[in-house]
Order: sequence, then C-alpha cells, then structure tokens
Amino acid sequence: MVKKVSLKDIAQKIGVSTALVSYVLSGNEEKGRVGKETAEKIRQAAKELNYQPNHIAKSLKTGKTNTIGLIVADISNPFFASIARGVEDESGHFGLTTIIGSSDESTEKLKNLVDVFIKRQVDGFIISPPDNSEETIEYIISLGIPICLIDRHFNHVNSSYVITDNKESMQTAVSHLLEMGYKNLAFVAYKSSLQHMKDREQGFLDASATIQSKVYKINFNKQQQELNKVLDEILETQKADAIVFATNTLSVAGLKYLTQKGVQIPKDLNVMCFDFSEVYDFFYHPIIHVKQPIEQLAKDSVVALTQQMKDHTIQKKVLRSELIAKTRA
Amino acid sequence: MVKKVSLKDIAQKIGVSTALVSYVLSGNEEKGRVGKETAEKIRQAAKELNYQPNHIAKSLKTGKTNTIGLIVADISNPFFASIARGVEDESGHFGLTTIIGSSDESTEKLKNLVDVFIKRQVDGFIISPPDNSEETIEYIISLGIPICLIDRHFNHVNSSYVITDNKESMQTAVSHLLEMGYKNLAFVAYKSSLQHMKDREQGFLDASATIQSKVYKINFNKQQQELNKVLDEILETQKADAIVFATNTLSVAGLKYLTQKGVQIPKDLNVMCFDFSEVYDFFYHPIIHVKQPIEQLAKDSVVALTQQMKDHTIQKKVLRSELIAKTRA
DNA sequence: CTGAAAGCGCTTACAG
DNA sequence: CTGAAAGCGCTTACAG
Repeated sequence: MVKKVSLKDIAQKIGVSTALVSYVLSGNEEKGRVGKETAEKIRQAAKELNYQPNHIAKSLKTGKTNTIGLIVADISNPFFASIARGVEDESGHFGLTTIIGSSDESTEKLKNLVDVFIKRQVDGFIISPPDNSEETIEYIISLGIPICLIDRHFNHVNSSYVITDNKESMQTAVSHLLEMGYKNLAFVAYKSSLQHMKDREQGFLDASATIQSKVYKINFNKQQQELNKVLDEILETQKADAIVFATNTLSVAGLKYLTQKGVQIPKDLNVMCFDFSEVYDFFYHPIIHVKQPIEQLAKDSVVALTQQMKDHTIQKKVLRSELIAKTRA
Repeated sequence: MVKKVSLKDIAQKIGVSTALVSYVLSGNEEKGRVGKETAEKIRQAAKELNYQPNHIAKSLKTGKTNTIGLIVADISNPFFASIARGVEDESGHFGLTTIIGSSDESTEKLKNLVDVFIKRQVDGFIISPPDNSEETIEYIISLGIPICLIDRHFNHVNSSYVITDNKESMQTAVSHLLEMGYKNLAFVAYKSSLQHMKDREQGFLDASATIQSKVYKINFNKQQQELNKVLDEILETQKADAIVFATNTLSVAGLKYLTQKGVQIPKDLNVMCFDFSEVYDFFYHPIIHVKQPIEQLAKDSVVALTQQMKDHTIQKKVLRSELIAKTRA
C-alpha cells in the first residue's frame, strides 16, 4: 500500500504548520488569515503530492461523518432500488454518502442494521420501516439522531416522514373502478400495523361502501401460498369482478398467478395495481395502477433529513400519486 | 444529541484504564491478560451504559474502515440491484459495510465516485467498469487498493475479476438458434472496448459462421433512437429471422420496441436475450435467454476481494451461465 | 495482571 | 499573519 500523504507531509515540505495547511485546504483561508503566497504554495504542494484528505480523521474531530444510512425492505426490489438511486443522487448534492441495508421486512434485521450504522456514526437515517418496528424508530429518535421515514410511517411516532396520499389515491382508484361499472371488488393487502397499509385499506373501504366488496389480508412471511389461496377464493367463492392490490409486490405476484391460471384480464376479471412495474409494459392489456412519485419521495426525504440535521425540524410531507388508467397508445 | 459513552467513561466509572476496557471489549482479553472479575465488571458497565464503540476512531487508529465501495452502472437497474443485494449480504458476513455508487456508464462519474470513496478510506473496491475506464482502474491498483471487477473486465489490466463465460454461453445460445432452424441472425450490441462485449460478439460470430448474419453496434449514449433504427433495419432490410441481444438493457428495450411495432414473437421473428428479466414472465411467449448466476457473481467477487485484502492475491474467476430455452410450464 | 502514554490525521481555539 | 498544542476515541507496544 502506497503511503498516504497527510497534512503534516505537506506542512513539512514547505515549512509551515499543519494548522495553516488545514485552513487553506479546507477553504477556511480567511478564518486563518493566511498570506496569499503561503496559501498558493500550500495549494501547489497539495496538488504535487496528490493530497487526499482523510475523511476518517476529519470525522473523528468534527463528529460528522457526512454519511446517511438508508434502510429499505430489499434493495433488489425495483421499487426500493429506485428509491435508493434517488437518495444516492440527491444526497450526493449535499456531499453526503449513503450506506444501504435491506431489512427483509424483519424487525430483527432492522435493529441489527441500525446498530451497525450507529457504530459507523451515520449523521442520519432514512428508513422504510417494517411492520412492528416502532420501538427501533423510537430508539433512534431517543438517541437524538435525525431520521426521516419514507413511504411508510407510524401515526403515533413523532418523526419526519415523506409518504404519498395513500388513502386518497386508493379512493380515487377504486372510484374509477366503480365508474367503469365494477360491482364486486376484492382488496388484497398485508396484515400490518403500518399506517400506509391501513390508509390504503380505508381508502378502499370508503370508495367501495356502496357496492359488494371483501378485504383479504395475508401474512408477509407466507405470502406466496396465502396469496394464491386468497386469489383462488376470490375467483371461486367471491366471484369478484375486479381485484385491487395494495402493494407493488402483491401486484406483480398476483398478476403472475392470475396469468398462470389462465385468467384473462380484463375479460374475466380486472385488476388495479399499486405502484408502477416494468412488467405492465409487457402485459397484453394495459394495467390500471396508482403511480407513486418515487423520485420525489427519495429527493424530499433527503431534503427533510438534511434540514433536520441542521435545525432539528420535524417535517411531515405527503405527496400526491397519479392514477394511470389510460388505454395503451 | 445525547452524549455518546466512550471507553473513557466506562474506564472512569469502574476505575481502570481505558487500555483494559479496550482489551476486554474488543475481545483481546487474553492479549491484555486481564483479570476475570475485572473483565466481568467492564462488560457489565459497558452494557449498563449501552456502550457503542466508535467505529471512526477505531478506523483512524487501525487504518481499516471495514468498508468497501461498490460501483455499478445504475443501482436502479434490476440487474445491478441484484448484484448490490448479493454484495451487501455477502460482505455483511465479513463484517464489511458497502457503500454504493452509480456511474451511469460514465468514466467521469466513475472517477469522481472513486475519489470520494478513497477519501472515505474504503478498504477495497468492487466495480463493474464503464467503457474506457482502464485508467481509473489502473489508478486504483497503483494506489495499492484491493479491487475486484465484476461482470466486466479488461483483458490487458491485471486485476481480480469475476465474470461469466460470455463467449461460450453466447456460442451455446446461438447454436441453439441454429438447431431450431434459424438461418439469418442479427446481433445487437453496444460499441465498447469492454472485454465481455467483445467476447459475446465473438461467441456470436463463431456460432453463426455457417449462416447469414449481421452485427449491429449502437452507442450507449443514444441507445433509444439507435436501437429503434437498427431494429427497423433488421426487420425491413436484413429481414432476419431471429435477433440476438447482447445485454439485459438491450433485451428489454428491444422487446418493448418490437412489441410496440406489433411484431409477433416467435411467429414473425424470434429473439434471444441476455440476462433474466422479470418481464419475460409476463410475455405472451417464453423468451429464450442466457441466465447469468448473479448471486454467485456478487458472492464470489466479495470473496475474491476479501482474499486480496488479506494476501494481495489476484483472482480471475469465470462462472458458467445457463441457457433457458424451455417451453413455459 | 494493570496503567501511562503515544499516536492515527485532522480541526480549532488560543497565544503570539 | 503564523505556530504550538490540545483533543476527537480508539489501539497497542511498553513498562511496571
């Protein structure tokens, strides 16, 4: 390993103190009131020696790492991958580096990741929390570490968050189905204490009050089997004329199972999905879906977090989703 | 911000030196030959005060950050998102944290990310390099920083890498098309100096030598327009009976355009794609494709890198891909 | 078995 | 305008 050049090396080379070098190179020249030519010599030497400041040392001294921890359910899921990309880009603008972890919707894993990230002294967290993780979120808050929840939140936890208008967008979407003439709806969601899930359910219930409808909730852990069972029931017992899926994972998995069973959409039954997926583009019929502004969610959560890092403001932001229900071009 | 508890705090609390505390808490108890009950008292106090070691301080002292930098083209692309997930999981087993960056296939962005990561003192890099980035890769090597390329490499750069058998798998895939009876093939790839791209092309050429065929290469930067133009040409001028796509991005974008144009697969024309995509599951006909072992690529690159971090061994590993050409169940 | 001390590479009051 | 020095929170040879 090539020896790294330090402040001291360049200080020695031109015979000044490390303090001067630090002032000049960190852009606090005025503060140190350094002479113009000295400053120039320092910059010159830094360039010659290819000086790269040691971030670690700086962090230890200042207590800031300029690093944020992002924890999502699964970084390989396109929805969260997009969020990660948005957070990465936006945080770069603030000179922040992002470290990412996947909780797999497990409170246990979340807790471990949080501990690891805290040991690494992250300046703040952006988290899409799994079910039943209030305690861990509150633990972070109790430590005084800035945090912004994204996509999901808990009503009774006082933290910053950036989410979409889950209840309203679901109402709009379901109302659209009613306008189209559907009269017997099934709603497929997860069992969850997370507010976004409750809100989507409430939106469904509100909009479908005047017609026949049924709500199915499955366990995330056994979703494949339970989803299939629920869909069979919807097809055979309830005989619904349209299914509303509450999340992107359920949407894609549900579509796949229906296709496998030979169900024709929308002839036999229509569907309403949540979140965009690239697979819709390849489906034989346009898929009605609620499109959340992922980029904006990511961007705004970084903005909210950096704001909180500065002045401890708690921001709660709700973005609007869009209903995509047009015929394919 | 709640005051963090340090080694010193717990040393003071029970009246021993920080050295002892350090030995006990970092598991080097034997090395410090610490007394059993002292050790117990220390552990007790650490728990009571909820002591979280400061990783930054440790890093400064030891020169190791236990952090690796992963740079891919685009973390929101499912292919790279899967790699990221694999790297994240595997590096966790080694106590390493991963920071991720997206180069967008730009050498300039790669260079910036590398500089940022070096300032953060990453212990090593895993990089899927963009075209013409040899210099940056060699710069990292010249600094003595361990690096493992993934998915792509340069033949004349002596670094560790983990890739798949690009030439062989392409040969196998194209041979399969010949066996199926196709006689006029088009190959769609990027203009690139990257070895994996050359290898895939060579594989195509070798296997299609006995029949009619044509190679099309497009610029990554203007891929949407150029791809469409090339596909039009293939349909109208070459009148190929099958198209071979060289990458996952080209495969999905190509399929989309063909579908849009009303081309029926495989009736009008068949396709052979590279890499799996979830969209295939929703296509009206099974898609023949080469499936790379993404999980294994990710895993092996972390193993190669950690090995190199220990003993400076350079490992070059080639994994086998699988041809998926079965009828849908 | 235990403690005092140096040092990792920075920043930043403080003193001249 | 410039330098000496303390200190961030650890680790680790060294001395007892």
